[in-house]
Amino acid sequence: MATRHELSEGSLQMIMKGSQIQSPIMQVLGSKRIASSNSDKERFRLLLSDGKHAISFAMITTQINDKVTTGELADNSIIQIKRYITSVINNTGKRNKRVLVILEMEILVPGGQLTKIGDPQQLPDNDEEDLPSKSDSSISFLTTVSKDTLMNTTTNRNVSMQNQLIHPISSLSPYQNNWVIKARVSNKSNIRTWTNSHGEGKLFNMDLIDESGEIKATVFRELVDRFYDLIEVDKVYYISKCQVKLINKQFNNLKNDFEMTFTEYTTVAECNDAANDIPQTRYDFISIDKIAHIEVGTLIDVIGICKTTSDVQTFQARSTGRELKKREVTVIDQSNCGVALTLWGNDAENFDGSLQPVIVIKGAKVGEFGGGKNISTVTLSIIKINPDILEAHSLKQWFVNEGMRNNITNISATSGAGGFRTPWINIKDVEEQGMGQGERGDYFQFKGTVLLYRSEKGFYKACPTAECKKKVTDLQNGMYRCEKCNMEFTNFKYLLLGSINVADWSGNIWLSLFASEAEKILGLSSQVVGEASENDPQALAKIAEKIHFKQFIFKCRAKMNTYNDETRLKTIAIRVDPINYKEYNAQVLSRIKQCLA
DNA sequence: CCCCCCCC
Repeated sequence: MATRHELSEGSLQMIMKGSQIQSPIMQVLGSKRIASSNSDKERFRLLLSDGKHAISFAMITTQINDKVTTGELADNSIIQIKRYITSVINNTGKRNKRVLVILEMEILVPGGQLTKIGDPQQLPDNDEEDLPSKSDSSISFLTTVSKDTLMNTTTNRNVSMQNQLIHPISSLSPYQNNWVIKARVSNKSNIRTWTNSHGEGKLFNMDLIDESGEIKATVFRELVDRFYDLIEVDKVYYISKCQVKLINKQFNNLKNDFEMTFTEYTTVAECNDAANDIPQTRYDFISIDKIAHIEVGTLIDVIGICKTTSDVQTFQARSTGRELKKREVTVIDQSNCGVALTLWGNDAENFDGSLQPVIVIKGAKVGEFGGGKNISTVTLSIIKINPDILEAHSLKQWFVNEGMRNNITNISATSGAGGFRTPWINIKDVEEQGMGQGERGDYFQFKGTVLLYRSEKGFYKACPTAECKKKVTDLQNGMYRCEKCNMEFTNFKYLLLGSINVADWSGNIWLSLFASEAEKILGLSSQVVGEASENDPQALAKIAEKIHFKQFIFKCRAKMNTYNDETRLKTIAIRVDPINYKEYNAQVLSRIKQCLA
């Protein structure tokens, strides 16, 4: 049982006067959630006692919120504070108030059966010492906007005041604007311009971090000219007088309810003392299984092993016509779940997943396809491969020891029945509902019976290059030419090009099939079918007969297509699967219920 | 005051 003498009696008074006390032991009398608009980024304050005094305004850094949320830090627990900072805020204009922010703690004795130790007296809110007010000459440099004077000459003064007047980033809020932070720039964007109905302009933004937390800052218009070159990534600055406002989670992945905007009064002064107490990067990793429940569009930090990697694929953006390059990587972690990660452009081209590295992404965007979740990099994402951080090392260890052999649940898998983007229909709906008129085409699925697999022109000779599916020209000299690759080859590969008539109770429809799906239906590879046909022109017809009246689930895209001046509906079976009766029946039942309702 | 970030 803990006794009174175990607490570091009197240490609170010292700490709240600005002294650094080594690992003081305190009792947590209670914890309170600080009202916040964003439940994901809640903050807690503690009622803290050293046995002699108590304070009610000790905050904990959000990084250790889980101590409270898990219930681990029960009331009356005895803790050892491993790291803390104090900071003076001045929100009344007259009186300086010091706040204690706990950065790291160890629970020595869990609360549970403990009761309050001693009879701690509330420490007064205000420091008795006379702290410099904002009009003091010692900090006037911070409010003078002059690049030249802000630099080196201020170093000594910086050092003398850094522990007294600096506010932790986690204490910033829109309700208190008289602050100075000491923060490292962990990320800086390029200058971007915009044009919209409200006008045009330019901006850049940066991520700022300190021991207590992180915040995003944006610089607009003419202020860009003043600050862009001044601010360098990885350097530490004193920054004050920004406008602080609520974030929009869709565009901000930093762990803070607020972000800030530079104003004409904002001051930035480089901090030249080593500033080794300011961390380099902060992550708020979300385990991959949790991504399944995160709203589309949210930005998150993810760490995982690159289990598999696709080649780079090039295609035209439907909206802009721009050529895009992407690479898809399956990323897994200790939750034994995997997620599809799409890398774009240079990130896609430069990525090498062959050695199954650890990949860390700060600010990946959550997306959805066919009912499964995926993640994608966006311009503000930061990608790191095998970074030297604890999480990366333990993940690698997990992968080598067991992860590589574990069964992995892919949260990006597209769902069969009731797929969010692929409604179940009857074949007659395609015509009756005028599907395929839109720019993107219409996606749907149904259970269909194969009436006829067309055996004429059922396959073609294609470029032998792995990713290329272009038909080759037979040069009649033993060589085959691919116009797309602009190369000639001594060989080619066969690819099936299926065309099938499929029916359900309501009607029938002609579908085009890509080689991969035609192979699934026939149960044979393109190459086998092509080679069989070399000796027997009727080979495909004989094979096709065997699959007539077989049933499959057809996932289709219908889209208007113009060929030789003729525009008509073309429906492609983008995916053909055997019937999963559990899923199929569930869908039928739910449609029956809808009819009855 | 941006916030587009692409495809199946």
